[in-house]
Amino acid sequence: MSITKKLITWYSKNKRDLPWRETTDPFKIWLSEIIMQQTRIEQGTSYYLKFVDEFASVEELAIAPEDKIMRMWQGLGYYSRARNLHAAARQIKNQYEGQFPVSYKELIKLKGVGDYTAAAIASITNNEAVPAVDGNVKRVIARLFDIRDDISTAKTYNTIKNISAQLITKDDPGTFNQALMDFGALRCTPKNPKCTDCPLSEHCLAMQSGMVQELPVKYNRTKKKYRYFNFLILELKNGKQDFFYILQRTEKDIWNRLFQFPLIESEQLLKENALIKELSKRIPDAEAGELTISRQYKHLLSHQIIFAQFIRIRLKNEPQKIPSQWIKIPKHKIVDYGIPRLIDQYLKTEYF
DNA sequence: GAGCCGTGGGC
DNA sequence: TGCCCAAGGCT
Repeated sequence: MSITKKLITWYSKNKRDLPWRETTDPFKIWLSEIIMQQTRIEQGTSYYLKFVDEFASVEELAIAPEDKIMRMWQGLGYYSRARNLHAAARQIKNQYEGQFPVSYKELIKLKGVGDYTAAAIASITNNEAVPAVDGNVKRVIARLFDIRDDISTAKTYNTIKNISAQLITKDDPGTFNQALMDFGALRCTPKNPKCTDCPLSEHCLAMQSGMVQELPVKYNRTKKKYRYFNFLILELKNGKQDFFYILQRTEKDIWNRLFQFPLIESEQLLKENALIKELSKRIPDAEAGELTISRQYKHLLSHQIIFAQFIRIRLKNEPQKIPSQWIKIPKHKIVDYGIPRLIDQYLKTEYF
């Protein structure tokens, strides 16, 4: 029996029961694909359910405010996906009259939809025989064909895509693509792959050459950058309500479009004296009262390691000379804003 | 092409 | 002050 047939058979018995496998609605398939990019099923599923519950159609998503989408995406990471999701929804509303495109050719034009995602959606919703090559597929095919080249290069990507194009079935390409991915996720795993009784072992060249554990090969390790964040929580009591200041991140940097407390980035975490000096430099007319420094947090990102501390400062007066982008909000309203995980965890464990 | 962009979990 | 990986895409 061919690799393809064995794979399809394996899939019919072992496929994962996932919410978006109950539909071929391109809107829902697209949502699931964007949410699951570089994300584990266990992490992304609740977000998928939340989004399909909140937005019945791509048009509803298109007219939603961006801040609402960012709030809903909070905690999922890679926030450019959320911004691109919104942009793509507006593209579809404006250029396709709300009719979701299903061909690879049109899908690839959407913001946030690259080669993998366009192929996945087109194969599932439009029966196009286009190979969807994700991390799972790269690994499975690298092992099956004993490909020892660096899988992070475009050349190897094309090699693998061509092989998958040879294997894909024209009658049910969506199932084939998903079968290959599930096989990688459940069976041909990065570590400790289940090679015993593997239905594809007789086809597996890496198995024959003893290279399974060494594949796939991936170079290109970039060093992580260290950063030090001092967040200022400037607290105001105004009558009965408690307020503090937040602002939106808008630079080409991490956490773009999320909200945060006023930030002082430094070479090392600052001590109390330096903090007071920085505060008076930034807000000359502020009268600081009690000052409390949190524990030190270490927050890991894909390319950065962030050390952070949060400094609560009671203000005795309401300063006038504050930066224009700062927003004064009642503390409890912070739940309406999308914030980074780091800040969310601080607020939940130490602040509220 | 290479660097950048989050978060959580396994080991 | 660990390292790798996960349904990638953008610049």
